[in-house]
Parts: sequence; structure tokens; C-alpha cells
Amino acid sequence: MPRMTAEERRESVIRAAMSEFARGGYHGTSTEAIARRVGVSQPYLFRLFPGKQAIFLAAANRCLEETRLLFEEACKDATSPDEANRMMAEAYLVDTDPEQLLFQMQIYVAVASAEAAGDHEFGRTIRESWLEFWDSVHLSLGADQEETTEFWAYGMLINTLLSLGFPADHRVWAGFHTTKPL
Amino acid sequence: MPRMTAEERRESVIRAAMSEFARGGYHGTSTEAIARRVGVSQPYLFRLFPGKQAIFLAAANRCLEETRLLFEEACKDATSPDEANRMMAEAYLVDTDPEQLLFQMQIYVAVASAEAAGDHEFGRTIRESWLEFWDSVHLSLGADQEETTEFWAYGMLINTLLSLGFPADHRVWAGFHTTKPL
DNA sequence: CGAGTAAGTTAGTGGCTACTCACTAACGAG
DNA sequence: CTCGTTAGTGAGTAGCCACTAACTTACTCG
Repeated sequence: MPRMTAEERRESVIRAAMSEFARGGYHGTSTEAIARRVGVSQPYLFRLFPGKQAIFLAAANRCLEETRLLFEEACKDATSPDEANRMMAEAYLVDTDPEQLLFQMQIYVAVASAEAAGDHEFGRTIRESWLEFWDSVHLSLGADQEETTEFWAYGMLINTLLSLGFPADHRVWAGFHTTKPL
Repeated sequence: MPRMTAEERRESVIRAAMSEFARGGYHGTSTEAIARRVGVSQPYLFRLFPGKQAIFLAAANRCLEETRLLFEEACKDATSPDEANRMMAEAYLVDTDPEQLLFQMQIYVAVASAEAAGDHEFGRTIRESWLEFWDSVHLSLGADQEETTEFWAYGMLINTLLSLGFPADHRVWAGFHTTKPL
């Protein structure tokens, strides 16, 4: 069993948590499952993070940040807003791990649940990360508010269809005027 | 304590389940919470339904059906696809209980979780209900696949922004070219 | 009235889960 | 070598959860 620094372990935990939370969501994922995937004892997680929610939060921020960076990378050579749009859309459908898209959905509902339970701090943090993401996309697309909204709208529909488990050749995917999904 | 027929009770359970599951999702909601809201003992739920998942499924199907009927009602007097679009969009933002939109999100991620856990029957049932919904909207809008897709895309973005808890006057809502949300 | 039936409860159980405490093993510096 | 620090574990605990079994209460109809 290789020894790691606490920081490296935290990194492993975040990766594992992203996968596990993507599948089960916040309440449907046990810290046990995350620890098993990391290859570490379950109580040790609580020395690396103050609690389960902190693990989820770290994973969520990482997920939003990574997708944002993917977009920024994808459209960096675009010469027009329209081309940026196409490049980012393709990156979303082709280069993004489906797990990350499912995890996005889990993040969104986790915020709603936390909010309903009276925890507003959690949502505040996620919204902040998410707005950075939104603004980054907005900037990449040029300055049109409505177009950015449309871009996000299609993105959220993709997440939903994926979450519902419709295969790539199903007719619900036929109405996209951009690239077909994987 | 008024006595009801089993069928009436099942109805109450479905209403209560829709509210509770909307807040907590499948794993974050206890049957205890549902029973408390109904005003009935928790074990009695298992005489009305075979299990927790059956309750969720009944509530989910009801949610999708009700939103579908709301749309059909909203656009029944429309004279053009464009007018139908506007009427349905407004109905979604104004007349739909936000709880129902949150519950929709919970349904979507619940399917993903069930699928990941090896339960494909659950998703199959939900997808069936959801396709009826999709087709109903498609029919109301006229025969254009791409326009239906766009309509759904905006709907899913609305669900997401609501789930994330952005207030109605936040700038992320500004890019919608239809009615402003409540 | 009385007896069957359907609505509803109380008490309980086994299993899981987040989190704690006390401990051990490896590494690095002097 | 040794001693302090840091990575990591094993054993537990209190609480919650879905679900069961056995019982009680109310309505209904002959």
C-alpha cells in the first residue's frame, strides 16, 4: 500500500467522490463506497475532510471547474461566436465524461435539497462556482445574453436526456441541430 | 381522524410523496416523512404500496401526467404553433407549482441512479411516461422536431435554475425571450 | 345485533450510515 | 538510533431506515 501525502489523498478522494456521487447522488452514496474506491479505510475520510458534505462540495466545485476549463480550451481557437458555439457544443457531447454530466444533475438537485433543509450556505457556494461557469461561457460566445441562455438550455436538455438513459440513437436526440451525441 | 377508502388514501400518499420527494429526492426522503404528511402511521404505507420505490414511481407518473395535462390545457385555444409555444411557456412558468419542477429534476436523477444500480425496469417505466409527455408537446407545437427540442431545452434550463435556487430577478433569467418567471 | 371485512396502529427488527476514539506503522531530521 | 510527526487502521456507537407481524378499531350488511 503506497503512502501518500494528505493532499494527494484528498485529490484521490475527490476523483472517487465525483464518480460515486454521479451514480447515487448525495444521499444515495455512502462514504464507505467512496473510501472503497480510493482504497482507504472509511474513517480516514473524516480526517481528510470535515464531513460528507465537504467531500461533495469539493467534488462539485471540481466538476464545474473542469467542465468550464474544457469549454475554454475547446473554443480558444474559434474565430467567431458561431464557431465557438459549435466547438463548445461538440466538446460537451464528445469530450465530456458522461459521468460528469450526471454529476452535474446531482449537484443541481443537491442544492435544492440542501436549500429545502435550511442549509443556504451550500447552495451559495455552488451558485458562485456555477456563475463563474456561466460567465465563462457567456464570454466565449460573445456578448449576447439570449444566445448564452440558449446554449445553456440545450446543455441542460442533454444532461436530462442522458440522465433519463435515452440511447444515442433514440428519436429524442434527433431534434438537435448540432452534432449528434456519442 | 377521518377514515378513507384505500384508494383515497393512496391518492393522499401520492400528493404527499410528490412534495416530499421534490425536496429530498428518492434517497433523501424517508417514508416516515411521507406518512407524517399524510397523517397516517408509517407502516400503513406498505399496505397501500408494495414498497418505497412504488410510491416514488406512482408520484413520478402523476407529476409527468399533470404537467402534460397542464400543457394540453394551456394551448388548446392556440391558433398557431408559435402561439401554442408562448402559451405553454407561460403556463410552465406561471401556473406550474415550483415543487413539481423540482420533482421533475429528482425523477431524472433517480432514473440515472436506478440504472446505475442495475434496475432497468424503473427507468423504462419513467421513460415511457416521459415520452408521452414529449410527444404531447410535439403534437401541440406542430410537427417540427427541432422546435420541440428547443422548447424542451428551455424547460430543462428553467428546472435547473430553479433547482439551483436563483431568485427570479437574477441575471441568469434575463436571457429568456419569453415571459419572465414568477 | 353480530359477524365479516377493511382501515389503521403499536411494537419491533435487521441492516446500514456518518462519525469517533484509541491505537499502530512508516517516514524524516538530528 | 531515536524521537516527533504524519498517514492510516480497527473497533465501535448512536441513530435512522425500510419493512414485518400481530393486534385493534370502525364501517357495513344480513
